[in-house]
Amino acid sequence: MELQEGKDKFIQSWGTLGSNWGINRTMAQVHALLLVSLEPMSAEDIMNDLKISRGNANMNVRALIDWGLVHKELKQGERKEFFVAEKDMWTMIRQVIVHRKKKELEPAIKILTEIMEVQANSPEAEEFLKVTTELKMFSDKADAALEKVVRSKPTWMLTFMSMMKS
Amino acid sequence: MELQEGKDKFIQSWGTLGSNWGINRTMAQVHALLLVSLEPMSAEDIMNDLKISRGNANMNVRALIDWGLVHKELKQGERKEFFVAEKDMWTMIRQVIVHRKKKELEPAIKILTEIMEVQANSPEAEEFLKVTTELKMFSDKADAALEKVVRSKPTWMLTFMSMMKS
DNA sequence: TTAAGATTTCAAATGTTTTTGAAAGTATAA
DNA sequence: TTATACTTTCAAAAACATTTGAAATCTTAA
Repeated sequence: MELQEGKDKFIQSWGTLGSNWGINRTMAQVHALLLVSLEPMSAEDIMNDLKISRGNANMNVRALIDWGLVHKELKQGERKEFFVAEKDMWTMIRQVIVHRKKKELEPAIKILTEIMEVQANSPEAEEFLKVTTELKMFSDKADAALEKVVRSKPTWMLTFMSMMKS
Repeated sequence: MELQEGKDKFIQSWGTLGSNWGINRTMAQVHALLLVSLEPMSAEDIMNDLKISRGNANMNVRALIDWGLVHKELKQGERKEFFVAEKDMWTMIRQVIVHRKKKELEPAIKILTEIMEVQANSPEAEEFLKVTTELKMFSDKADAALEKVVRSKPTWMLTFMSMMKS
């Protein structure tokens, strides 16, 4: 496979995968583009490569910066801003986990905590509390596990996997 | 908090959370409704409770059955079908993991495998391969870890957590 | 069979999210 | 300061996803 073909495929596919990940298609494509680019890219470059509008490019680059997946970079004597993707995969994956945890897990835990205020004064209420309590327990465990993963060093993942083998 | 208030809050919130989870709002609400219902419910019941159309109810119940989160149940002498949610939380969570893994992780691994065919015949190609190889490695590890979780017994989660503490 | 009860389908309507591009805003060089 | 290069905003348009409800289909009892 040619390099250019591989890059294009990566960018396109990452966009499609992005939507399955609850991430805007274009945001994922911009990310992929920056990931495989050796040089920092300007908004202009991104617009041209992906054939998207200025507003769209700007929006998604800012979202990526917000996620901590992309950084601004200034070039000597150049007035425009250039963008670079975080290339360390462990850092990148960690940022994604933090964001998804915040968006998907934490609000669920908050709601479950609230509704567990229901009084267990009937068999029906007990059944309801059983469901919510169990859900809460699993959510808390998942939250703690992800927190641990996020706080860990890059090499920890390997240690972790050998533990899982048992 | 009153039981009914708690139930309503659960159903509404589960719907909202569902969208953050890439799950259709109504599908999540139907699931929540069945989770907190003591009795099996008919399509009619679901329509009335959630104030949704017949077609919508039917579609989402079928999607839930497809995910393995809901089962059909027949009642003696009744012609209509009734539906019941899987109440065992471990089984439920396992089904969700299986589905999301299939939708989010496996396609990514497939694409990464394909584009790693690129020949490492230039510094640029090498950089590209470095990114994709690392991504693939992490994806494989995540896949293996989830597979392990899914195959494990309910109690395993607890063992798992104590391992994580270290 | 047939009729009634129940489920499924699907085209059109509605609702939501993303994208565009022109206008407004900002920063820098001269 | 002023002109210019660049970035950001945002309302309208386009694309995409969900919901409706009536018609088609399936199923069962008689």
